[in-house]
Amino acid sequence: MTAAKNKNFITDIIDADNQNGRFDRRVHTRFPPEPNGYLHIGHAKSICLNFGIAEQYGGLCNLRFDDTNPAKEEQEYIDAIIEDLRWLGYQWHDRVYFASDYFDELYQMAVELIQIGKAYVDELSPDEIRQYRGALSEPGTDSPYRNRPIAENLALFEKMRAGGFKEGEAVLRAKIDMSSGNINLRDPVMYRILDAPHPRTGDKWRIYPMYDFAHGQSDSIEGITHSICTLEYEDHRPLYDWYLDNIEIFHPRQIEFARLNLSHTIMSKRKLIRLVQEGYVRGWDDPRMPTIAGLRRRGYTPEAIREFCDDIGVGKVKGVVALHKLEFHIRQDLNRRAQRVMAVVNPLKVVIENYPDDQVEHLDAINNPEDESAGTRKVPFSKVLYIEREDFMEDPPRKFFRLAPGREVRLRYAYFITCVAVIKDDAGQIVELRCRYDPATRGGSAPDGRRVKATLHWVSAQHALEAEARLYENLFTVENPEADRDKDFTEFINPKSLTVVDPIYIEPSLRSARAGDRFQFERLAYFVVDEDSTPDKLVFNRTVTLRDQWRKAQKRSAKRRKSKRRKKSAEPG
RNA sequence: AGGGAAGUAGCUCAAUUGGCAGAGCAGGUGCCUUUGGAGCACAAGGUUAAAGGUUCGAGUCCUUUCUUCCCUGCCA
Repeated sequence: MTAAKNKNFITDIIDADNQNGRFDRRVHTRFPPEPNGYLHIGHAKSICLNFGIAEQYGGLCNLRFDDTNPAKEEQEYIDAIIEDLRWLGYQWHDRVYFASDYFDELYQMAVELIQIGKAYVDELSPDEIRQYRGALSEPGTDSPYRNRPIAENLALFEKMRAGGFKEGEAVLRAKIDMSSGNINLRDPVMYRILDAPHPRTGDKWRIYPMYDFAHGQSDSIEGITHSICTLEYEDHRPLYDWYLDNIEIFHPRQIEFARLNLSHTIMSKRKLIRLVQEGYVRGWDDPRMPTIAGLRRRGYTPEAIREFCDDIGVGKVKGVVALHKLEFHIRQDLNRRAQRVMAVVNPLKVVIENYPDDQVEHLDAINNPEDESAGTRKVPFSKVLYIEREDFMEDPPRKFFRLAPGREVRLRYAYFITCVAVIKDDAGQIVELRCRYDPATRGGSAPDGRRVKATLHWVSAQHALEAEARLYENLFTVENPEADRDKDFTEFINPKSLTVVDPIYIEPSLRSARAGDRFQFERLAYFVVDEDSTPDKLVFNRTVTLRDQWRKAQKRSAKRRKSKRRKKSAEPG
């Protein structure tokens, strides 16, 4: 539901292609995940791009699993990827394909290249192949097997297919140029032998095409016009083109863009899988993970993710997007749609001394000030309440407007109260506040027009439900956990990335909440009901905190104090 | 000269293809507020990596230089 049409260097290229009729004004893209892990927010950028462009031009976008390496790929990932794509809101109808669908055709294409003398079976060992490849600034040398007769190559390739070689004993290579400055063109491997059962083709094949040999031809078979991939494939484009030109089939255009990097997290599938396998997180859908499944469980909405992808745009500059940006979009989305509710995470008992002991009032509360149609609900009020411990200070600094001894504040939707006494335990800990309320302020405003500077959220102690809250912070403490070459990224995992608070106290209207329901706990944060919830006890994941000017101001003044001190100590004398 | 690519505000991107360098986010200052949320207003932020050239006019075209990133898997 993205309103404005996105314009970027890729749409410029497509516009030009449409103008000169290169693809008969057709636009057909594809999203080609390898099923070797879960989709993450970086994939979301590619998904939004590919599906978005197809939508924008009235074209199509295929889903194609790039399943050419059975050693790493699993059905579990295929299922998870489909679920995540659906959840993001994209459709491909019946156009879900697998590179493995084309193994027969690919094999034929390879045979064709052998027949025109452009491919050969090499029996060098993997190690030897590496040595023969040369170095970045030095040409490689031809394999001794490079100039075998066509008939021999044909027979050997058939022998590879039939299982006459073991893994590593032979590969099929394209005969291009061992002295090319582009290493991808130094006789790249087209087929290798893999003794792993394939999730889809079972044990039909013992040889599998390499990415480069499979991808362009798969694009071609599907009639893809614009094959959009990430920057690291720029060097592969000449090879992409070479295969298509030499096999002489329909030739899509490969376009490369900069993948997403997000601060305070990692995007490498190899590293994400380590977080899961080594138990740093609870699974691929742990709410701290940058995976789509993790973000979903964290309470993110598909809309927010799509808005985020639109916002960051697409270019060829490698950069790092601040995590703040993602948070901005989920706040913006949830602000519009999340139901407001009151919950106390860190309780402080408040007794309203002049409130009748057994009285209960059901007060009207607005469900969403941003959306009148969300209506109102009733919230019970009684003599004994919980407020947030942080909302009281015995000796408040300037600009702390909340409750303090002798000060009057408003309880949201309820009454003005004034703190008359502070009760402490033997250790000096504040355990209870005694307050008095003004009955004339019912609903939250004073008939005499007097004002208070703060409004507090609260729950009635006898009516409150207990729940568990999982408070999340950044998974990593540093902007780029991969930057330090001497340290493993796991050393930068934030020890406070998950804090469990149990119990928290929530208003009784939440009794009917179900897994996936999103709420704003007023003045605190957005939360979503986790699937770990039971009928007896709800579990909430904190999606993102509300912006907090007070905390920001505190941080700012702390910083100022620090720099002032530094300045002072730097002065001589 | 190994090949490829990128440099515009703190960050992510624009700039009608040669015509007054803009937006969102972040940061700043106010206003408003029954969420210190949301909202509103204002200000600030730039030698367009650098130098030279073409031109009435250059972020855009040409030349040179600098910086950063990617590439030596039988991974994708």
